[in-house]
Amino acid sequence: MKKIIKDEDMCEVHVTHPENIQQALCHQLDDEKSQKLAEIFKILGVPSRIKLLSLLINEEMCVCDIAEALNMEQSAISHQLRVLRDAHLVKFRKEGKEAWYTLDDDHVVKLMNQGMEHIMHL
Amino acid sequence: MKKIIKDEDMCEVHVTHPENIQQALCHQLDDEKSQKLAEIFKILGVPSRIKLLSLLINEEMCVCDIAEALNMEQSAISHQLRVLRDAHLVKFRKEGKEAWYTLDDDHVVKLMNQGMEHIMHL
DNA sequence: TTTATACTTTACCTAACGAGAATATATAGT
DNA sequence: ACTATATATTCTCGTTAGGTAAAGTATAAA
Repeated sequence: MKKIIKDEDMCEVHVTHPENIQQALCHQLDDEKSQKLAEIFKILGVPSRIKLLSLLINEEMCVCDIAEALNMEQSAISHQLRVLRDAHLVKFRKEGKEAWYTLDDDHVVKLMNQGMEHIMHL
Repeated sequence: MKKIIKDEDMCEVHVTHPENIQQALCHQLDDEKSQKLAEIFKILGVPSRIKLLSLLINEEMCVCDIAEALNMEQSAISHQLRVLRDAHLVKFRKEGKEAWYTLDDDHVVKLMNQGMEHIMHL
């Protein structure tokens, strides 16, 4: 008897272990959470931004000083600070012409330390 | 008396707070560390990779199943797994034609949880 | 030794993004 | 009002990197 080929049999992806996939779909992070989670990590995924944040761990700094310390254009620093502000990673206060930046909270430090642990662990 | 302009006065970047910059330079992460630290964060900074890792928290999975669960091309998954392997975030074992992947260690989970805390904290 | 399956790799395309230059805004001093 | 300084923004450019398509490799079954 000739084997009848149905539409679902034509699917290119061969489902090897349906039960595993089922379990996976139950536990995976939803779109919104994985999106937001990736967002912070992406922001932390740039050396110059990591350096910038590491500066602010120790002291409040103004834009000009940060630029000098990182040997980068003031414009570039301002760009990065904008990104870090939007992500609630840093905050600032204006004092005359100057803007003084600090870390928004200690979550950032914890994240960086956790990352360092992975680095050290090889 | 006419003011004499010296070379260092011509520098475009005005050093506002030299002592702060000095302290900053002492504490900032060196190039290599900030480079490596940014590297893992960058890898975690992609939604599809976050989702992939979240799948592996709960169970060992083969490439085909991961592709099915994430609704992505098997080739794309293979690429991501290569990146994650190089970063020591996942490991795998071959069993016949299949490759079964798991998280390399629990550092990854800690990192993701720390990230989630930041998200939740807003 | 063919054929199919499971995965990896190479090549390529496009979009995203960090950084510099130029411009704009704001604040302080004269 | 004018000038200088501190920061922010707009525009642009060059590079990076995720994803797809296609070719390559390896293992197993017929």
